[in-house]
Amino acid sequence: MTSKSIAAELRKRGFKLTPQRRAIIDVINESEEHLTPSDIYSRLQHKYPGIGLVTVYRTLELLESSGLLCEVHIGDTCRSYLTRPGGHHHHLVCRGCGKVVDFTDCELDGLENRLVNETGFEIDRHLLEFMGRCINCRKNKKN
Amino acid sequence: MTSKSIAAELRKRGFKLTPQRRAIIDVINESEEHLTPSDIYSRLQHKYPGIGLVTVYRTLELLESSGLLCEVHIGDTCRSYLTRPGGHHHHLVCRGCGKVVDFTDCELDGLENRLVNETGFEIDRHLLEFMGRCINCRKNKKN
DNA sequence: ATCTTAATTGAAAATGGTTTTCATTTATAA
DNA sequence: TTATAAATGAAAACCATTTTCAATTAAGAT
Repeated sequence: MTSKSIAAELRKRGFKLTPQRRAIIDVINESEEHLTPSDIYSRLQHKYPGIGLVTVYRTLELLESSGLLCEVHIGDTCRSYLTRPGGHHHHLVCRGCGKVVDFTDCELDGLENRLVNETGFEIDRHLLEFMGRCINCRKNKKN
Repeated sequence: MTSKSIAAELRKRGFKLTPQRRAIIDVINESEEHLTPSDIYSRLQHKYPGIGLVTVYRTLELLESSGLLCEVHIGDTCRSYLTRPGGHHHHLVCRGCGKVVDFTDCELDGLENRLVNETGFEIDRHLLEFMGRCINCRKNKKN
């Protein structure tokens, strides 16, 4: 999903498209890593000095509740975001550099059906993430 | 895992077994739900009035770093704990009452191997949770 | 192009969860 | 029973997040 299409989506939902929001979307979208609010804030310092951290929080909430962002859970924090490729997908996260690779086919239907039968639960959501070290971090031995 | 075996495990690691720690372990262990630090604190009020919230935090950290607790991620907060049945397992969480059912066979080896081959990542961990509504909450229609 | 208005922003203050500090107490082993 | 390091509780500190509010601005109407 491009910055432009995210911006367009926001507008379609009746929100204003401010330069601050553009800048925030760009920063998140340009990163291969998942970013916390303060990561985003510090990366904004040259693109939009003077922007308020509050605005970052507000924009993240807006994007998240519109389904335009997704969270990464594995790792230290639980408040770390990515722009979303759209549709159902999962993450493979590098513990070295934070890079995130998406994958779409989670092959969990069989397991989900079994759990539904065995437990009587009605299942509506799942969370699946893999964590490890990406090829670069393995080569470099650092991180 | 019983409260006793958790306590024994702590002691084996050289930690003191205080009545506060016993009480905290009991509270977590007796619950079918995942509990936040303040959930635990309030449930302790009759079992151990006067206990400090700080002690709850410290004990949680101790138990977690000893691998005697595990976290639940799906839901509102990311700081919600359960005592652990031991060994690799996953959670099925009810969004109504918070009840957690464990399951062990996650059948993710095939997917993991494929991801390793496709991405060059080395994978060492995964997070898998299902969320839905348990049989009771479905019947009661409330929650 | 200008005006109008509701949405948005930024600064400061408030909030709330978590951690640190430190003096006191206590579990455990000698 | 005693000695000692570990653990506790209260208060303060900390830090991320949210709220408040006055000033600014995007976007549609004129």
